[in-house]
Amino acid sequence: MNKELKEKIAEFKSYRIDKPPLEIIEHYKKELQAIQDTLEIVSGRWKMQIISLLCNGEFRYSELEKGLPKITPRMLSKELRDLEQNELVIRKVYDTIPVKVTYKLADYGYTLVPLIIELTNWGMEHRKYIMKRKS
Amino acid sequence: MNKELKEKIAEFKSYRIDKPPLEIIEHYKKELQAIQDTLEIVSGRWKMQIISLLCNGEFRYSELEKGLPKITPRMLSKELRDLEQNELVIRKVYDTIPVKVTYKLADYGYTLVPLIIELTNWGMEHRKYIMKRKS
DNA sequence: CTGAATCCGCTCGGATACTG
DNA sequence: CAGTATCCGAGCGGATTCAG
Repeated sequence: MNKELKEKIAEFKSYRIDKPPLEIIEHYKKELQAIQDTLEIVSGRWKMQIISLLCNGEFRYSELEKGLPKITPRMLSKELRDLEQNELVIRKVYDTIPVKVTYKLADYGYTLVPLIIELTNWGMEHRKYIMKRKS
Repeated sequence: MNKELKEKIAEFKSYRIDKPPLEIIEHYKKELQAIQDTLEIVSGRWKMQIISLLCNGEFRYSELEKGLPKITPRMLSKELRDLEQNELVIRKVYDTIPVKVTYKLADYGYTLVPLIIELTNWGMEHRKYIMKRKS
């Protein structure tokens, strides 16, 4: 554990409520509800990864399939439909032959970017942490 | 959508890679892997909520049960065990009668705080967004 | 090319009862 | 008080096939 991280942790600890547990629980209901709400929309194996890709522009269906090597078409189309219904993703159909369909983030979808960044960062750091622990 | 949010989105868009999709995909493999790694550890309905509570101090088992109104003992003990194995949570047993057990975040657990904060914030904002959309 | 349809196993997570 | 044991249903997500 490096020094910078220790400082960060100390800072976090200084923010915390520090009351008796039962008061914290009372004070914390809304936070927990918010976490549940978020998870309800972006949980599952694929949604975050899809959004993460779409952060960088517009993708066709087949491009997304390439970008998410182990996803099946069933899951990809289901997840995209879910995301579209929640107004996070915009689907656009081109009337060509053969058809071309593109997906991109809606403006509202970009509000998830900070979350995606944290998810990514933590995963990267965690990998380092595991490596160090093994050696 | 307020002005501040629009500015944020514009900023995010300026960060993005903006290359042809296939190049982005190649460049993005590590990021997607990192997201998967993170989800592997903190996915599920309860883990994030538990960590969020533990950010604010030490809790007894029964206090956690109160704080997470719909969790069953089976899930609570399973999730706590998982978190302990990943070195995110520290379990401490007091040799009293009856026994007392407390849980608190390990230092490594505090590295998840930024992620928790984003999860919470987004859930709160999303609630407002839904309300506004309905009216 | 972009999916929809069908089938199916497996794991997540809930309900209930019980123990040191 | 702090869990464990057992059972069970729902749904997530994979495999495969087919269609416009």
